[in-house]
Amino acid sequence: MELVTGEFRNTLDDKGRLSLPAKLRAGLPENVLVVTQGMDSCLWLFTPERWNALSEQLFATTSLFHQQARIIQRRIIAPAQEVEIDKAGRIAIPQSLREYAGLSKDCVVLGITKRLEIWDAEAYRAWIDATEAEFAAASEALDIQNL
Amino acid sequence: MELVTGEFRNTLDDKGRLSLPAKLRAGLPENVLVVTQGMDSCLWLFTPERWNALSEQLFATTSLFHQQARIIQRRIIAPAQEVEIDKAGRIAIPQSLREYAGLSKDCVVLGITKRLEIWDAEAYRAWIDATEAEFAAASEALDIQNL
DNA sequence: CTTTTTCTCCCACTTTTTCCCACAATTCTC
DNA sequence: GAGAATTGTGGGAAAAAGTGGGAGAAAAAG
Repeated sequence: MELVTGEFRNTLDDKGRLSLPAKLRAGLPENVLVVTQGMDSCLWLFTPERWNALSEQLFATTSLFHQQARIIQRRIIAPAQEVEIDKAGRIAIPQSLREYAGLSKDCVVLGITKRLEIWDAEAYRAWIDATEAEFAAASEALDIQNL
Repeated sequence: MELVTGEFRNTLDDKGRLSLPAKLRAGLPENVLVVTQGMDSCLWLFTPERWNALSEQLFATTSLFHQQARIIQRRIIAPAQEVEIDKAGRIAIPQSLREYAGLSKDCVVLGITKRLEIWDAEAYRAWIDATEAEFAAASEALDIQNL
């Protein structure tokens, strides 16, 4: 039921298909996912159930006549598409999302318990490097006890 | 037939016709839509049912003796036209609306669950760029827990 | 009333997507 | 360690989607 974790490197083929690592697939309740634009030029993948919960929350607090609402709607909700996991364990990533994330051949797939992320491998490495200092600061600010 | 989202690039032909992406068409209850001027120089498309609900709400909460009401009525309600989806999945976009949205050959079609939007591709890119900072602020302000 | 333009309906071509199978590499099992 | 199953990757063929254009009907213009 819960999505699993792990960092994997897989390759996007010429037809825009990407294998989801078997270890991550094992944690999925069904063979359908919703993929959309995430933050930091990566793609987010949710189970349909989780996506519905998220998009309803986003709509519940917004009106099409408010600028901020339209920004959220167009950047988060509009790009979302359902994708089916084929018999070989792959998903076909829609072209607009491939472009957004700048996916070339080498991709990184992350399992983050409640969602998956897909990155261009090079972009991921760059992002990790770029946020090195911020990571140090953010972790200092955490207040996690008993661990 | 709940999820009608996705971002697609299609081309407007010389006759003013634009294909609606099959993935979006699949979520429509009938082959008629109402198209009108939206915000930010795009076109909004609703199902007739949803359009009726919207225009009724607009009338119910406004008076023709108030300047603001007349603005809304003339900008949103007046330009609205019904369009039919032809056998090839296209709609003919009325010329006045094409001009309003500045549509040239390359268009972007957005599915946003409760409505569709049609943009000139270049204008859409420009709008996304222009609202970059606002998006960052708006998303930081979102309070979505547990996801 | 005739001519020209616009709009519709239909057909045809090209590209993209989908479905299926195959193969190599790795992992698992006994 | 050898055989069997699983995983990741590639590709071919069929179907679907997107695009362009022609012929006739309707509308507008002269």
